[in-house]
Amino acid sequence: MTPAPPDPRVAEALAVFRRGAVDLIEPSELEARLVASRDARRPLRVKFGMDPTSPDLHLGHAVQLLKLRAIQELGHRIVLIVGDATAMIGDPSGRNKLRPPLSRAAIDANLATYVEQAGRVLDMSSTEVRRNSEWFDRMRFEDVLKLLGRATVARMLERDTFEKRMAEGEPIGVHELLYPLMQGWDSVMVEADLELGGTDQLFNLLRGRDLQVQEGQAPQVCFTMPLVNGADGRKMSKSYGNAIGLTEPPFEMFQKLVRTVPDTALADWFTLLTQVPEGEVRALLAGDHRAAALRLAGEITGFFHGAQAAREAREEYERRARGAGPGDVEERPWPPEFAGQSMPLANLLAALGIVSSTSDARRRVQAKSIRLDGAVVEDALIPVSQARLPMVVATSKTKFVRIV
RNA sequence: GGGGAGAUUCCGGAGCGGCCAAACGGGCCAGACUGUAAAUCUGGUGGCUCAGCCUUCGGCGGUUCGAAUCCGCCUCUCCCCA
Repeated sequence: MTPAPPDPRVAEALAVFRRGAVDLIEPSELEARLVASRDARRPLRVKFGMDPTSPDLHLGHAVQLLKLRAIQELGHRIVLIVGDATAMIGDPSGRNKLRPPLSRAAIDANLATYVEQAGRVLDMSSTEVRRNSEWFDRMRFEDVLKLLGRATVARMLERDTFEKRMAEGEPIGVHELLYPLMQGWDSVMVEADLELGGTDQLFNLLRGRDLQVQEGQAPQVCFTMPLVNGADGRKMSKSYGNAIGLTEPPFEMFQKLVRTVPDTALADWFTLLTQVPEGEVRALLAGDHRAAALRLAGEITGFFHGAQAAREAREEYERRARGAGPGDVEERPWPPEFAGQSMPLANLLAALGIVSSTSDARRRVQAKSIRLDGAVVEDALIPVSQARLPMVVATSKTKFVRIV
């Protein structure tokens, strides 16, 4: 047998897969698949699961989506699995509790949102979307037992999260043990060549390999991407409130990026969320980290909103940094129930929801953090009449609202 | 089925019947410093017509001049044994 001739395109493709990846099982298999794909002119089927219970996507998801996009550009096919059947269990990764089953309508709505948002990264028109209820709903009890027989309890319990929960005396639902098997079964049903997931997914991904082998298929290549952390150091997640959403307006996105990225994560974020070449990243990091953070924010904001919007976001950001006040700020109309009247500032701010209560307004004034058209407010009760509008209220150095 | 523990302000968690709007920590919000980052430091964090007043300590009653603190019932959690 002669070894396959070195193919620069295969090597290039391998590099695309590898950039930023944590686990790759097995590299040799991936290479073999790439070669076979090239020879047979058959795109690889790359499986990726989405959770139909929480459709709002953030940069953590973008890491995976960007990788999928890159793979798409290599000519391979993305198979998006909608876990509507598995959603009834809830992925036991993480310490979450049982989830209430979703209605079909809710899943449809979530899926639509997901597709819209993922479409900002992926080419959805060439993405194959499959719901796993397609096969799970057809299973008879006998089939379920057969699937269950494919794994041992000990094997399932190896899983870190289960181990931890056992140790801590936390309950583990018997059906939760089924989750990895279901995910694995999806791989069998769509004949996946590869599966991508977050590092927390490795266990589940590997179950796909086991099941495929047992079903006479070639085992899928599994590879994982890192989870990114939010500003608080915890895994980026909507529920932690530390997520940067894909749909956020340019300025918000830019600002959060600059503020969120710890210096230590700069390199990773460049690798995972931008196309900036490794060499250039190294050069950036050798210089001013602040400049690097701005560049990062510009790259990512530019990807989602276009170069023009990214440039404007950066200008706005720098304008505010100089303390020059905002360009565009949110506007709030004078409360209609007080039309034509004059009212104490504290009450006005509370009525507009700019502060949470008049007491809150008083405290902020005491702390000298409220400014009216640039001037620090000394008295929370100064009367403000509608006649002097518009005016700009600042509740901090960077937060402004224009009352009109 | 049996036995125990507990429900306090966003969270955790203190709280001799009066000095408790309630310690302390976390979170959050301002401010200082900075790179509008991280770290650190300071102040704030129920409401109001605000040097005072009002409403909070699972729910409903009761005792008392006075209760988050004592009593009764109710609801709900958690743990242990079987």
